[in-house]
Amino acid sequence: MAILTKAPRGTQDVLPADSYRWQVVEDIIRETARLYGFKEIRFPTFEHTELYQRSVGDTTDVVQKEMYTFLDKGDRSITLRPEGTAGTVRAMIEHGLLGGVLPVKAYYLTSCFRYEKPQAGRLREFHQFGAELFGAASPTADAEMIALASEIFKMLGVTGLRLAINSIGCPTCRASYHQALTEYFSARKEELCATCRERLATNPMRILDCKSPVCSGIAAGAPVILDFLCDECKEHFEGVKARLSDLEIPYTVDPGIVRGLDYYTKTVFEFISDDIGAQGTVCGGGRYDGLVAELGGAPTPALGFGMGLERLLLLLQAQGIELPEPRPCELYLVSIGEAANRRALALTNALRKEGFYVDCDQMGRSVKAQMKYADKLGSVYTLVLGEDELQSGKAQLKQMDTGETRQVELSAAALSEVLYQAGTDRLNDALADWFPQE
RNA sequence: GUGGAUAUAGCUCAGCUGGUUAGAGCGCCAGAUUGUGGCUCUGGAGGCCGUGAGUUCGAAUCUCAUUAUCCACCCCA
Repeated sequence: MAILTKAPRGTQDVLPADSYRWQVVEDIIRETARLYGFKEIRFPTFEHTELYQRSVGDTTDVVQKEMYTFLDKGDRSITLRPEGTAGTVRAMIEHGLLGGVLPVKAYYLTSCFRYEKPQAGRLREFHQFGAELFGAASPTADAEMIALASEIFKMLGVTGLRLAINSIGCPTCRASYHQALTEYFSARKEELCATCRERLATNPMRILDCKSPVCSGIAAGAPVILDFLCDECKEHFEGVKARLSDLEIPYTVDPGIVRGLDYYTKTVFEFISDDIGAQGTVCGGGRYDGLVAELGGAPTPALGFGMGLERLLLLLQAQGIELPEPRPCELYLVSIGEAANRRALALTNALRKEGFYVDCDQMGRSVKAQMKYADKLGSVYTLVLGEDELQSGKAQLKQMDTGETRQVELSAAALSEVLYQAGTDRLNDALADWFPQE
């Protein structure tokens, strides 16, 4: 297919017939975030490259090989956001929000860009819901973030997710852990794979993530970070676990959860699914107490998570979760001839102003074809407008599911009354489904 | 960046070991007595067989390259 009519690799179109699925998910996310006290923040699609180098980390894969970086016409190095935390933190500092009322809770629903090889659940442009909380050092904040993610999954009806948590400590305790790890792996250096031998010098914690059988075998016996936590970090982690139990959120402690972004400290967590292929992490995040200071702000404890919307949608589909479709057309006005078509358009317009989804013919089609089209729209009612109706001022209103017709007066007021009544009837039906016991 | 599979109509796919004008189902459009949808029937539109080379009298079919898609590694959401 010609390049002109082919979307770039790793991108996806959301077509009109499917966009409601995104909208429903986004609505649920926004409403849940609101209940947890989060307000939306919007920040630029691109930032100075240095921001991501400093926050995400120079040595990470994301920065080293996955960023969309380019020079703009003013010779500035610009990068399309690979994630949302950096931009959020930058905005917090730039606008002095962290010097005001704390905590600050912010969320975003945005696109992110990473130059990766696409596969199931992994795209070059993907969308994230992210939530960030600034100013709170207590484990209550950690538990609240996890609860927010957990609640969204619950609201959507998603099941079978595993919540894995870990603590990777603060700089103090991580230093002693690094030393222990280095000693452990150095002793068996010759057995490690080539990349892991390099990791030994740069970031030995990454070896724990290696999937090669040999390395993971060796890693299985490696020292565990949890054993090296300082008193403060240990206490914090215990506090998080206790609060998760209070909230009845099941979790497993997984020392293998390390996260590939450099800014994390203390608590890290992932929600993982087995239903959507190899890229099973639907949500991942953690605490980043050092990041605000690293970027030049006053030292501020903070934490957050990102949730992959494509993966979430994939998960909903895999689990057969039906999302409510948008309400169909209420009334389709079929018309015969120009005079009737003009009257139909005027009536359509008047009824739309009353808040009803009404449509009429714009294709100059036959009555039969117009009826077929109304059927495809799922229109609740149709009404045929011809010379007879124009003269008599009365018409037959057809209810499409039963095929019944009844005579109505041909006026916006009369039709509006009918549609209003039908609408409230259907609303009551829907509520009856929702609360079957009443 | 590495590996495996695949590439034929808007969608899902046939097309056997190379042989004339490339097929089905679904979808789309139009008809089946004058102004009424769903079911059925009939007809129609729509494909440079991903792209470029090569082998051959002849290629959707065989070979090579290239691009894309899907999946896995890696990494992450």
